[in-house]
Amino acid sequence: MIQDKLQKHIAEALLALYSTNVKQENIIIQQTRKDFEGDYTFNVFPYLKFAGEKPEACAEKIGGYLLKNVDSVASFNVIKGFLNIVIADHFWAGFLADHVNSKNFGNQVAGDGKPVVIEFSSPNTNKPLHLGHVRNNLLGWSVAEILKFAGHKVVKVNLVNDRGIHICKSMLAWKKWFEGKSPESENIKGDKLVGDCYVRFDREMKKEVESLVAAGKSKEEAEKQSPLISEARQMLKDWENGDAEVLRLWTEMNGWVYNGFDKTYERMGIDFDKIYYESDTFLLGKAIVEDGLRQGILFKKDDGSVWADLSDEGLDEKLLLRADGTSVYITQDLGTAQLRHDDFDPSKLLYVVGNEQNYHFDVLRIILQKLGRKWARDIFHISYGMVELPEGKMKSREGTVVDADDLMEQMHQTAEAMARELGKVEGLTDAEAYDLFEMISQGALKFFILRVDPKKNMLFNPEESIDFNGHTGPFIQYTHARIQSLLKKAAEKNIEHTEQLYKGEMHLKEREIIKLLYVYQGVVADAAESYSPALIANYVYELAKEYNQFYQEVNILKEQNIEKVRFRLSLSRLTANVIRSAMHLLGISVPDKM
RNA sequence: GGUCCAGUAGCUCAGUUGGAUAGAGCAACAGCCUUCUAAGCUGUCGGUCGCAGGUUCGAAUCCUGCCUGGAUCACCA
Repeated sequence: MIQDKLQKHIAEALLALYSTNVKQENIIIQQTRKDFEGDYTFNVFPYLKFAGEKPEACAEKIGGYLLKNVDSVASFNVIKGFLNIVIADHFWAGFLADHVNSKNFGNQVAGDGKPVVIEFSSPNTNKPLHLGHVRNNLLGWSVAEILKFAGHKVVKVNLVNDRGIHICKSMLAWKKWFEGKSPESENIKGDKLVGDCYVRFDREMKKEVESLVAAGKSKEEAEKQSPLISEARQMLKDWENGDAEVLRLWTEMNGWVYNGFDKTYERMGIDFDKIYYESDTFLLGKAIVEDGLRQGILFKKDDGSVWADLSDEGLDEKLLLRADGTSVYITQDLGTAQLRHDDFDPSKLLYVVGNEQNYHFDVLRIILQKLGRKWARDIFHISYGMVELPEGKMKSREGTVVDADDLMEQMHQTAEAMARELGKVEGLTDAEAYDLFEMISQGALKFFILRVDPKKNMLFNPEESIDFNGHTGPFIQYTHARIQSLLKKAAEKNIEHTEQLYKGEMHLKEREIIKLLYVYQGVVADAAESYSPALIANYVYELAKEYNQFYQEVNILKEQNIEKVRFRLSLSRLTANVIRSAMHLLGISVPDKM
């Protein structure tokens, strides 16, 4: 990279001019602000004590040194202590020429060959996917793609929470109020039907509790004594004891849910390499805990329950096994982490899970470390914020959730209405038109979600539907379509892009665009390191915006100088490639026409 | 109460390891289609970067205190 080169020579300059030894990597090079002339800026303020000179003089000297010794430096200017360095046009033109035809520009090889295992989605089988899950799924998918692009092997896993009291509630409700009904008979998605059962259970239970409270019980008592809850608990016991009838219903209802989830995943473009089921793994952690107990790392209380003492780490004591010997959530996670380690020998274990579980993952890592699992340090929790509605957090029980399928369908319809109004469907078959609406609505949704910093909470207002203009996915898709159309037109006129080095003068915007293309690889690397698709999203938006401004300002094909036209076609082509590549990392496809 | 995270334009969000005059989009207003796609472009309007101190050549960014919002501290998952 050119920045490294500048760092190296500035370090040399400091040594030559002021006998000051500064490590190359400590030299700070920043992008020059747009309002000043130059590409990169070096700030001399930190070095003035060594130089013993005024900032301007010091910057002038270093600038002079660079101009003499680095051939890609064309000129420089000094404003106060800021040394603005202008990189020669031929450097940027050379970069462009080198990469116009490279496939997968920016792809890297990294890592030690061991896979990165990333868990995401991990739904419960008692309700359909909502907007919160959408954020999880898109994040997980995108981070996986970014890691692949950055050169890692990646295994995407999903741990389905398919057992427990919640699914028993749905099953019980089905038996009581939905008997005989199926997704086919009701003509709805299976996950929706099961979700309806769950909601019904909750409603009926509330009624019971209310009448118990009216009869003079406290709310806590009422909730514990509700006959419905007791029945559900009994059902869970029956499930654990392998009751054939309960297992049959459980299998059937989960099957409905999986069919429904599959459709949602497919529409979102999400898939997994391996699916774990909690019903297979929920007993796994017990052996690890019992082993820790034997080694004296864990301890047993008088009632027989098993605990980890985390007070050394500033945390509390944590329960690992109940007095009756059954396991809790964290026990299972201990087990699944071990399983994943045994299955894949990963270099990293990533978990895409909401930030309400930050504490849980701290505890998980610490306990595994206490138990002597060295690989516990490779566990990383990709923590993301909630999607909030204007009135606050989404609550399934209060019906304030934004259903994933409904949202996607609604956006599809908006995209269709808009496209028709703009006359974008001319000459398209129905199937092509459908695909276009789908691409655009998915692009809008995905970009909307992925462009915000994962760790922050974000707001979704259902009243104001997600935009298709401005800082959006469709804007970037549109830019790509524009370029494709331009390239096609050029080909019709027999004008091709070129790998030849362009020697003519460059437009200011052209330099800006090439500079953006130049840093693409670095952006992906940063995104891979911080697990943040938002970096990619905001980068590709900036690129598209810059290109659009250029496009509007300059008529590329009408230009008289044919070399300049070729150069601009190269620029357009590489821009389109990078847009396509970056959008792919976000799980967004780009149409050639829209 | 303890711990963690967040607070930037009316709204939704960017803001690189501390750097120059804090940026986009939406909304509002005014322009631009006989020219490669107007889902676009140009311009106007919009800021006490939660508040108060501190660190330094320089702070939205780092430190301390406070305010506000959220999460969490379950024998729920």
